[in-house]
Amino acid sequence: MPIPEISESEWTVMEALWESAPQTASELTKLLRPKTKWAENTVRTLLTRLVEKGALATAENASGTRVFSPAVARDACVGVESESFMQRAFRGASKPLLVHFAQTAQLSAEEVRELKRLLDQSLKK
Amino acid sequence: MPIPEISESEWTVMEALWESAPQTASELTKLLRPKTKWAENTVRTLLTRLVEKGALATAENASGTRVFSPAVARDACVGVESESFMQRAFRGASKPLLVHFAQTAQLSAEEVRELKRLLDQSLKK
DNA sequence: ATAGACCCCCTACAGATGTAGTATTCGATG
DNA sequence: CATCGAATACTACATCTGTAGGGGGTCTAT
Repeated sequence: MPIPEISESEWTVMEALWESAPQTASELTKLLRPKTKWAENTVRTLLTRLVEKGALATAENASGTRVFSPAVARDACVGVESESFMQRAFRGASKPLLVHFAQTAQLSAEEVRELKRLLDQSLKK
Repeated sequence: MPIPEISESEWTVMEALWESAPQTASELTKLLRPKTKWAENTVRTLLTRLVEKGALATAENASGTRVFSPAVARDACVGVESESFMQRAFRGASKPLLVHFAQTAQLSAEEVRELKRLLDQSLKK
């Protein structure tokens, strides 16, 4: 039930599955090959760990091969990561975090307008 | 020269030293005790690792005891963490990240004003 | 000098992570 | 049937992290 912690390499695999699921281990390996150069067994190990963590679910496709799909939403994982990151680097305070990224980001006028609108909305609630 | 990666527990130690430096190992242990309950040797191990990583510098105080001080600025470490976090959770895109935190944060009217001002400034550059 | 208090160095050890290799099984093929 | 290739499972191993323990110096007050 709790959203699991997902490591760097595991994120790479999850991203691929959030993009498109279900997929088999070898499909994934091929898909990730350009980015990662991982051996198929590496991908399989990551998949196994992710299943153990409850981040992925498995099933069988028509040909009896195991396929993997996300068992947790990307948003939920992002939420967990964000929380822990904010704790770590900004002592849990969202304002300094926003200040940091607001200053670092290269935003277009359009994006700035949108963000300002969001900020206003966040107040009304 | 490159800013090192700093783990969770190590951050705790760094925070204490960014707050106030230099400090000896036992001073730090006492200071962190309420938060962490770590044994002094635990703190020492973390200190040693941080020195190896180049995150801390050492010197001796008047009584010949080793003291530790940050060798890297907090801002720089925050920058590194932020970058890697943004990669991971937001595929490197700062706008979605800002959207996420703008929506999640509980901000006061005051803070919203300030952020909006910062956003405007970020444009001018 | 002896017992405490500190300080420092080295060692330990389990769990997580990154990255595979090996062995086995099962169905398709010659 | 013997084999080859795909899929699966089990094992490996170095590094990093979290969290110490042990043992040996040094200074200091009995």
